[in-house]
Amino acid sequence: MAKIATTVYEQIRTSILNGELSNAERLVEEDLALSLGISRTPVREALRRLAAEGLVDVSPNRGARVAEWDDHDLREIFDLRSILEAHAVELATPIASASEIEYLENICAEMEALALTDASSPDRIPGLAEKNRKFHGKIIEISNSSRLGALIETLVHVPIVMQTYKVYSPAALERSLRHHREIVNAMKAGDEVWASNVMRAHILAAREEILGGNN
Amino acid sequence: MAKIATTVYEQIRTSILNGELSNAERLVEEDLALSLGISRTPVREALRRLAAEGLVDVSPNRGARVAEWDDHDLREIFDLRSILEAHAVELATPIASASEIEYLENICAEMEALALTDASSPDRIPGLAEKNRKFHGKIIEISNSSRLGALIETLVHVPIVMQTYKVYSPAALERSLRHHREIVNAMKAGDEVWASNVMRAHILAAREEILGGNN
DNA sequence: TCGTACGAGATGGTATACAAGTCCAACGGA
DNA sequence: TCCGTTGGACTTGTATACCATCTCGTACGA
Repeated sequence: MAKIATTVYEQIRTSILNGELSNAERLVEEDLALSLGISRTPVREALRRLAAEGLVDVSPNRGARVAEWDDHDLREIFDLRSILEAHAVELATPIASASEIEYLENICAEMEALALTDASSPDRIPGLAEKNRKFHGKIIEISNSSRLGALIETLVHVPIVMQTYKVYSPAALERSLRHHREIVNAMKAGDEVWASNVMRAHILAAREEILGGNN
Repeated sequence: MAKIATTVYEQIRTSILNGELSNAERLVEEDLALSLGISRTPVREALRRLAAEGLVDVSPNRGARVAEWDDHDLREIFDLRSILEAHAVELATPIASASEIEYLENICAEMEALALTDASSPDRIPGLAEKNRKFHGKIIEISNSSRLGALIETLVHVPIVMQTYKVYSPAALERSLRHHREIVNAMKAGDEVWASNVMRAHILAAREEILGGNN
């Protein structure tokens, strides 16, 4: 029922995001098509879409490779995310409903509970990452600006890749969870300036955590 | 030499931007291919690219149509542009070279000269629009953040369409040119806060001008 | 009048073929 | 030995043909 191109797109995308495809690995249309048992056409479409999102690089007549990112890229991305997500929460705050606030609070609670569990649990990090995505995604959804959502979407991909490698320090994790709580509190108070500034701090802190503070 | 798909992409894009394609007009792959004397393959690719940029809407099995925008869309777009371009000039200000500043000043002078010419001249409005694009583009270039440039790029398309219909009032035009001058002055002074706030005001003013101030 | 079935028109995908571009490696000359 | 050239393998970009499937309007039938 689903379009094959979309399925392929998602497959390749998660493969990249999971790190199953090594850095700068070539993505040959025919190979992919063969291994997926389909023709080149939908593969091409999927690759173009991924290229538009910046997950793969394509050069004319040379095909597609998994994109690479350096510290400068990451810095750019977190900078922009901090600005756009701060704007999102600024828009969201005055129009968030009580039930939406409650939803965010529930995520906070779940993340806090998960943070306390055994550090060696295999579900812990993915679970936290997933709930984190939900938290940020919900705020963007509340902001009710489809284009803002689309812009952030394109920026979020790359950091996800890193998330699988970098593990937050306990202190950073705690700070992150406190930020979430504070954001919700600010929204509850209807203070969009407060909310947006915490959000910006939240993401810039994450940037330094990921960049290792060494640049 | 150039890829046909790219050529087609640009053709359709400028057709949309020039308003040569009426609103919500259907874009049938085979018709386009036939009229351009090429096959469906590159047309498909071009349409997908345009869809990724938001210039056309595609729905599964129903094909592509020229995208439509309402006031809400425009409001969103100008909001985001005001934020992102303000950020761009904030980044650009501390690192702009003297020659880059001079380049911007030249554009200011050219626009001012052009604004004084006969209002009935056919080149006046397109000339101003073109130089305006150059001005904003140069600042983004100076900011040296490729992703920021890419994000703004995707937002700039739609307002261009409107530019061809809406004509600035003389007062608005004058304000716009003064803003440009003030932005350059702020950059020259190395004051990125000043610069970014003028930029934000500049774009929000344009928004109200285009939306007619009636919402 | 309402529902349904039908058919025209398009898209999504497959298969195949080929020109042109890229890359690499072997070859040959300085 | 080193470097430039050549040639071919490998891909991409495009064309073409074909068909299943989907959409949508319409005419038919209950």
